[in-house]
Amino acid sequence: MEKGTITIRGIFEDMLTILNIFENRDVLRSTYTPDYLPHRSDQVRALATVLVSALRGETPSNVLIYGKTGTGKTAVAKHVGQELVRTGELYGIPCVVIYINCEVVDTQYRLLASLARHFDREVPMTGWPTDQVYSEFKNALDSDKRIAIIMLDEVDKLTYKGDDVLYNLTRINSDLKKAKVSLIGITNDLKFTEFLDPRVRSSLGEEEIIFPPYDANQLRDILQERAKMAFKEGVLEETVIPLCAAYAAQEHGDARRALDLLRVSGEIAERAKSAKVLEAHVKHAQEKIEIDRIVEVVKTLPTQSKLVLLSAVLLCYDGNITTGEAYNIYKQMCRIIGIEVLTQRRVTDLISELDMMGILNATVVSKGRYGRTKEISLSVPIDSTRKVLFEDYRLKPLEEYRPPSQTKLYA
DNA sequence: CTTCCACGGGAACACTGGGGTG
DNA sequence: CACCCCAGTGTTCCCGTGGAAG
Repeated sequence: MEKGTITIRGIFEDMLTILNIFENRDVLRSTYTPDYLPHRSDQVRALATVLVSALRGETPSNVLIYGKTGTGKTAVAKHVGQELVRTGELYGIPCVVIYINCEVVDTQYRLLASLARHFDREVPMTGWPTDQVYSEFKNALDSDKRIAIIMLDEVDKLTYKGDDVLYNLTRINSDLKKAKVSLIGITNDLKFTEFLDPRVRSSLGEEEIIFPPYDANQLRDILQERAKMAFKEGVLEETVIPLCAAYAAQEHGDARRALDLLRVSGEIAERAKSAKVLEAHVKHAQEKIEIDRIVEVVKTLPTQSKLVLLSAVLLCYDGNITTGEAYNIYKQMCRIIGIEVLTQRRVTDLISELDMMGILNATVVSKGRYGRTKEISLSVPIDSTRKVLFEDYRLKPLEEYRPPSQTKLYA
């Protein structure tokens, strides 16, 4: 098509005739839970072995599940949970499985509130004292004889501020007359227990199940399995799946990543009106996913963090950045656009947060006589980051701003 | 050995959005 | 209605500390 000209007539027909290479793309999304989990039978069996005591009327041990992201922890836990409830109904043994993602429900109050709500108790979003919510939940739970399995996904997100809830939950059984509770903690932080109250640690970790990362071959099996459902017959070039598997295996064997990669590759192929998904599309997809991730993260940053990041971006042209320099630039920019200036203490925290998100790298170095500082370097493409930052209307006025050129102390 | 700068832990505070009670 | 209580979040304030250049 000629540049700049577009025929409106027939545009939809044109689009509809694009070869649809997907059969059902939803099976490649992370929200989809498959019925069959390849290479996880050991973990399924281990978990089932612990939980089976529920069906014998005993309280199962608490379980702690470890494994990096995308190793199937959540899928296995949910599956075994469903199966337990189903079998329980069959035998007339009431089992309840409550799944809670602690990344969303990340405070004591909210956790207890959602537990209570699970038993149809009305608990306001905020306002009550925590122990009131606790007893509300306890009473609701104890109103019948049953075994409740509470699955706490990403428990590590919960614990960094007060593990009181965990402590209370591990001891709740002594307060209960009819019901019994057992906990399943799921975490991708292998060092998670180190920060835990020792009493909680021993109780929560009665049983431990480890999910090792998938290797490239296993990822290939998983992809093959899903690709059968997701794509039309024969639209994948043979090397596509092995390539996706290989890329994802590099990223600590993340199956979610592998599936995303395959899906995006397909979407790119589709848009390119290709009849087949080719190797080149996968490479394309790999880049796109990374860029999208960064853009998304940067875009949703709070203004203050954006400003801190911007000062790093502006400074990074001349090599190493120290906190002091960055903070000066940051201060000036705050004044220009008229927003409140935060203290340096706070800004170092923001920098650490950015570091944790993988947007920049900050390492503490001691410069001897010249004190101690954090050396910052960007770990994302500079120009695209800049562009994304300036999309924020509050930062717009700074587009023309140039930091005063630093006269180098060391020349 | 001193000296320097910022790191980073912890307490304290302000503020928000909600509750219950008189 | 006014008033005080509560959890949660973001921030400031205070301060002890690391560690190599000088």
